[in-house]
Amino acid sequence: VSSRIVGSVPNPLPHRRRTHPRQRHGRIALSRDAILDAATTVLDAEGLDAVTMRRVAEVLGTGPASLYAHVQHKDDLVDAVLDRVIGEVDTSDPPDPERWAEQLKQFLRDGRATFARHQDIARASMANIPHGDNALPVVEYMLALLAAGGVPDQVAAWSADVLSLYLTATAVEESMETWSDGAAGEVDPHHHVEMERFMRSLDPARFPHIVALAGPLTTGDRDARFEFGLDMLMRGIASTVEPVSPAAGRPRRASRRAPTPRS
Amino acid sequence: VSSRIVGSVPNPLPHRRRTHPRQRHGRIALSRDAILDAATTVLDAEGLDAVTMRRVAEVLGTGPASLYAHVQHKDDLVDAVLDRVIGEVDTSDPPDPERWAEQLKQFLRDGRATFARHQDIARASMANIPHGDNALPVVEYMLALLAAGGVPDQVAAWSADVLSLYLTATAVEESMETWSDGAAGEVDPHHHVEMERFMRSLDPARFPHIVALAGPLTTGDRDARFEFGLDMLMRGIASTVEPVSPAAGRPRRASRRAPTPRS
DNA sequence: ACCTGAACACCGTTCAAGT
DNA sequence: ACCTGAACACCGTTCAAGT
Repeated sequence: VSSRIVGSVPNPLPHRRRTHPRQRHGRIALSRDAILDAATTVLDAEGLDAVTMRRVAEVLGTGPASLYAHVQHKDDLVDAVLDRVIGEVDTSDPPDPERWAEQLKQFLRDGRATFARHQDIARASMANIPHGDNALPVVEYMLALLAAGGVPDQVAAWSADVLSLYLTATAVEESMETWSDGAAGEVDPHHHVEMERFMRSLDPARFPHIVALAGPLTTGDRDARFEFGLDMLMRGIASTVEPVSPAAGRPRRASRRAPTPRS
Repeated sequence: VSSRIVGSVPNPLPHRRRTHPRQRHGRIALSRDAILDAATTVLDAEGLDAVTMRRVAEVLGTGPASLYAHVQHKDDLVDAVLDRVIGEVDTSDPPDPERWAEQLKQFLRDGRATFARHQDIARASMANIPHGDNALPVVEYMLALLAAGGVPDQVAAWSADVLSLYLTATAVEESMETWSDGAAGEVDPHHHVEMERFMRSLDPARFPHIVALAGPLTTGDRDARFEFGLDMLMRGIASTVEPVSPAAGRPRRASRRAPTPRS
């Protein structure tokens, strides 16, 4: 399991702190950027539900009506915050036909870690497909990696969809667990144990498989589970690249020549 | 593509209509069941956001406070509605080692169709992991199918997670598209065309792969895309059953003997 | 142009009062 | 026990009025 997965400890401050011009009375001057910063601060500290026009305005020392000069409506605000978050994922490693599969996995790990840094913002990404300026470069990068791997066009196109769906859904689910009861944002360490005990206590006549698999069902931390899903999806993709190879899905020898990106 | 996927045309009435005892003044008597029926009616006709305590109470001809005698809080109501919906999925076909893969796919198709029948209820399933009475039998059935396929315990356990994640995420995304702008619940038939045109119009220097794959990215209806994801995941699972077989992921000969469910 | 207070039409939930 | 009206503490958004 990669050490790049930094876990989901909430970060109380926005990723890149900016300085803003201040008004006469020491308050931060209103601007779209200042509003997005304030919204991100609230998001990271208190979660997406706390990001209300009123709460964000309060942070900026004004009333909710004042935000409407810089933001169309609440959804516009949340979309903009989401786009910033999406802009945090790393797409700088150039696609390499020798490493494309590992690069793709690394990209998805990074995406998961990025969502985890920003509480339950993934919910916003699930609710409406991202349309901000930072979304396209991310899609382009994914397609570039798949192309580097020689994945057929149609498979690449639809795989990108499935992969982002898996990424986003995982992020949503994990943010729900960490952050469920408004508690300290901690995962209950006894949760596994309780869960397993519960499953074992079920009627074996009605739920034979749940009872029998209580162990496997509750083992593994988040990283391990995510990696499992990643591997499962990668095997599915890899099997389209070399459909009849016995080695499909297993690490292959070094110097394989991949077809050129397109056509 | 299976014809069992009935599509996502909203159904204005709850699946099974029940009759309720009526009060003196002709109003439906309040009960947990009557409340759930009312909530389901609102859900199917107007979507999850319209399911408010006030709106449901209105349907029943009372005020919101009256619901709290039968329902703990709004989340309890939504969870109960979700559990009913989950109860609609068909788990009656006994797991058969000869057909397990197709049965598993059929189960997931049925799940998707069930969600689609109830607007954007999938959002509630994504937000909190289902804990109702109908959730366990569904998990049990999935595990039974995977066991029938001889899938190793740990793979079966985690695969069930990944598969439900894919199912739920797909359902959420699709409900969002059909139902986005409060419009007629119809998918814009020109959406594909517009989307493709947009992608082709992008700067080929910045987004070479998106421009090149504009076609594949926008082809395929929902059923085709869902089936693709299904096949991809099934190949990932199948590759763990016979890891070194050249035929992994491709339809295999008929009379294969599967190992017994457990250990 | 940007900002604001007050208001409008909504929420979920509580609580004292009724039957 | 069940039901209710009124109230409380929230929402997003609008709009006339200010600067």
